[in-house]
Amino acid sequence: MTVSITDVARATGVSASTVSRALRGQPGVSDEVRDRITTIAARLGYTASRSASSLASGRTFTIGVVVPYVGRWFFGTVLDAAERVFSAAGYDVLLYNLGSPETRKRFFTKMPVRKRVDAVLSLLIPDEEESFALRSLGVPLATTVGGPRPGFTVVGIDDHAGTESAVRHLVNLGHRRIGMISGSSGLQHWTTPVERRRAYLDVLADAGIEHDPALEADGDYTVEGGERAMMELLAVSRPPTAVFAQSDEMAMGALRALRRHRLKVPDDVSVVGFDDHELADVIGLTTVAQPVAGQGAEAARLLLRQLDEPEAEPPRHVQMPIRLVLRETTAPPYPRGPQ
Amino acid sequence: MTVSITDVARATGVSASTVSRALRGQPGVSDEVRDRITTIAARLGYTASRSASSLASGRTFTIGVVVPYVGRWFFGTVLDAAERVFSAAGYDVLLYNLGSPETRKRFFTKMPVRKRVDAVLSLLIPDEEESFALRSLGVPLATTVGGPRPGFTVVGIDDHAGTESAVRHLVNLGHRRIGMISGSSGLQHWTTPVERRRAYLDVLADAGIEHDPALEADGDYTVEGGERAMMELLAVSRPPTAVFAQSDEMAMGALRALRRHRLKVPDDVSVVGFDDHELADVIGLTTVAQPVAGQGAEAARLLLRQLDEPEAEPPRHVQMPIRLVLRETTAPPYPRGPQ
DNA sequence: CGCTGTTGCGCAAGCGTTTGCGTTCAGTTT
DNA sequence: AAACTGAACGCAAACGCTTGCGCAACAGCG
Repeated sequence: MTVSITDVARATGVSASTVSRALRGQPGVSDEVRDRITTIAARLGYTASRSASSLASGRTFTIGVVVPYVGRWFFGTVLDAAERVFSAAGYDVLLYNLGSPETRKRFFTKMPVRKRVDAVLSLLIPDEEESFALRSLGVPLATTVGGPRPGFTVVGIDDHAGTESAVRHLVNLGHRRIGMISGSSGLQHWTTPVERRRAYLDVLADAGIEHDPALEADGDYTVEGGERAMMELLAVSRPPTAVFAQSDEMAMGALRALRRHRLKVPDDVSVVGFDDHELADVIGLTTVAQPVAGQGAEAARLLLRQLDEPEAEPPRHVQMPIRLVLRETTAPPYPRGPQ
Repeated sequence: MTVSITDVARATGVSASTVSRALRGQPGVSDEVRDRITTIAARLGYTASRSASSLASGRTFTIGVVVPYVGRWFFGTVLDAAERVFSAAGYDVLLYNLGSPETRKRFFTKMPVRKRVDAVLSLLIPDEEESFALRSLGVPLATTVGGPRPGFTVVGIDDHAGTESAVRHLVNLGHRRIGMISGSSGLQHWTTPVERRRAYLDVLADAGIEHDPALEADGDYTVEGGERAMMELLAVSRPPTAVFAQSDEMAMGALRALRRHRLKVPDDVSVVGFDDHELADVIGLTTVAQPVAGQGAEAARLLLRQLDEPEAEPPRHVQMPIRLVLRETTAPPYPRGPQ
């Protein structure tokens, strides 16, 4: 049926071991024999069985990538970049899309990647328990999005500084009632929302603005959630004149809500997002830009380096640059007369 | 180091074969022994080595998914849905992200999925040559996006009808100069752009409108491409009053170009897209909606069914429903006086 | 009480590679 | 010419699981 290494060996008149060595570029094979083997293998359409070779060698040449919601722009983009790096290095990618809490839990208890991968890249920082499970695999680990975590190479951004620049921008424009649409996403351990909230509070305090809990709403990191959150914020007695959304998608949802309420942006309400989504430019959304693909590629590269030099390369924490991109959704508060 | 099936066997006091049968729910094991094995296996944290079991059984419980650009909303969403179906059925997903023509070519010549997967789902219809390569794998195949193809289960939409509804809508509004932003994407064989162009021409002919080649531009299925294409269309002597873009992303690029030119939408130019992108609603884009996640899930289900009943389930072609969604980017042409 | 069936389990032969070690042999050194 | 290299290659034992087959043990039957 399918052609095996012994078929190639027989056709060439050598042993299977020589074929194996020849095809993997190992020494101990003369150039002439190697050439013969290569051409014959190609003619027969031979591909080594990954199952067999990983069983024998212990290496799988496969990397597990754990991602919440491949469908979301952020993660899709990170994954895209990481995959390119992996496949260019000859690694295959096993994708685990952990959309719901149940699938997430099932993944970390059953650990289907055990003995299947040489390394794991998690596109969202795992919590303590999950980290423990991953470390038990005994393979190099990396993660994007989140703070430092022992045993992991993590590449992320300075969430505090990013948020700071966004909220401070609103303050500088003269806003005093500044709302925030956050995203807990049901994952308590995730540091990003926490860190961004802290920065939000810090800037307010720094500017001498009293914090009003009614100006915080949860947008679940989705467009719909952002829309709902904005509705909530508009329903409070003194609605905000500006809103900081922890992601562009939520900011876009907020824009939709505002449009439905016949409110002008930025005249009536200013909005600033986070991420610099591909379409933020189309919409004219002011936002905090972060290198999304860049983080995926960098994490992948660091992971590969650990794979190459297991000892020499310790896990580390790298932070990528961010910058505030000013567009058309922010302006000074509209002078509505004395309030 | 890692715990193997013989460790479990020894700890339970049975043979490895019994452990294997017990854990996979096969008959020939008493309930009492099965329970003992299950608990002991759990206690030891045993997971069967996929390499070993696929080598022995010939099944990999892995499905290869070939996708151009995971980062793009459409494919990301299809992939998300398909992955859920596969993982729920106990299959792992090997992801092949074929961004550039080179990686695409390399994939189809080297065929890294050979002997690695039980089935292949291609999120973009492969061309003749690629189809041949895939068929040589001897596993069930499915694809989304594209016309029927022998040997493949394909789920798609009626591109002709969808485009027809979009362009006819513009005609009915009174437009006579209707441009089109298409996307060749460098893949000549791909039927979608061809089919949509044919429908575009058909509607024009049907409405007695003469076709002007200057009103067609290529947008490469990206936002930037759409923007460039719109620029081109605005540069012709008598620019269009309405534009049909073959994807929402290109439509959004067109909107950006129009905004830069200080042209009002829909007052000066009407725009209609295709896909019903997650953010089309936010932007208020009129578009042809298609079930994106639905196609991924359906293709995945059909593929699994073929896997279960290799003979009984022949490849087939299913078409999913489409509908025109009217929003705020289309209106009758602005009466600009006699032209 | 022997006979046939059934159930529960172990034996051992694979599955297709990789890899340590042994062998051959041509070429180099004393 | 003998001894000694090293390069090139083959042998065979893993790697960890699956599965056909065989063999007990036991139940049910006449």
